[in-house]
Amino acid sequence: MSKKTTAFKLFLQLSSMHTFFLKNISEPLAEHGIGYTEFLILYYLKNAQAESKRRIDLADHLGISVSAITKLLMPMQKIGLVQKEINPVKVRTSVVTITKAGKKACADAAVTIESITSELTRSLCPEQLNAYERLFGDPG
Amino acid sequence: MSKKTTAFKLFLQLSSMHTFFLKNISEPLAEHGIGYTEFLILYYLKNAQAESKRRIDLADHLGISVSAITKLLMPMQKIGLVQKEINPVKVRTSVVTITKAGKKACADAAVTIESITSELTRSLCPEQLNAYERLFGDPG
DNA sequence: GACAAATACTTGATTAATCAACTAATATTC
DNA sequence: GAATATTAGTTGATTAATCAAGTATTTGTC
Repeated sequence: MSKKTTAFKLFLQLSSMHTFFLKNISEPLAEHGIGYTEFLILYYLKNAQAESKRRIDLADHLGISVSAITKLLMPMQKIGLVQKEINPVKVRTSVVTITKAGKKACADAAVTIESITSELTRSLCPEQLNAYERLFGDPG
Repeated sequence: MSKKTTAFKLFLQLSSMHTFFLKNISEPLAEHGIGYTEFLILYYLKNAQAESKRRIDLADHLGISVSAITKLLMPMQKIGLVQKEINPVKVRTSVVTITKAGKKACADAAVTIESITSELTRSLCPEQLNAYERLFGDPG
């Protein structure tokens, strides 16, 4: 006889947990010189196929606007984390690639995030931890 | 033999789900004339004890800054969703209360959010749905 | 009970996002 | 193959948040 928990209340919890985690991640991440969204860009670029590295693909994947991508990439390019590669055949679509420095920054940030999230995750009870794994972990 | 899923990857999934849900909620909510954070304020005020309705309490509870609260409340007060109650004894702490119109807006918005989140939740497989419930649902 | 410290809040400047409008390149259609 | 439509990306104005600094009230201490 399970209590009726509304999807709405579930989402409130999800939202609250997300806010809390993000709050804890932001400051340490800033010490690497990047924000969370910038990290997501680097992380995506590191693994993405060449043909999925247009600004529109980044926007799509991250769920933010193309103009946000444009604006985020400008300083990232300036400090050498990413490069704009102009394709001479399709001039319109300028593909973004991650630089060596970008990969380094991404890897370092990932270590930081892993350490913080795993710390925070530890506060979940075993039952919740298991559920967390099942909900978001790789299937199989 | 479970695969080692890093806390970091779990969080990426959580984050991505949150972004996706929020994106879907925002537009319909805007039709009620409020944003998600404003909804959270109303929802909190509706249930909060009188002594926990200071700006600092809202900020604390929602995980956003006090100045954000100040700035959010101004238009909300102007359109009559909330009221600033000045306590003649403790002048500094101006308590915020929700108005009748605010309660109505909150209830309407909650219906909208429930309908959208429950729709989105439906796309989870039964296994995930169960995990979602366990992770975020009311215990017991 | 005056002075110092802490607390609650506001304001101004900045940042990260949005959307709308625009430019430029590519594809389609007649 | 010129005109039109679609697509990719940028720019400018606005919004929602942040932080730092300031104000005003309350509390503590001597």
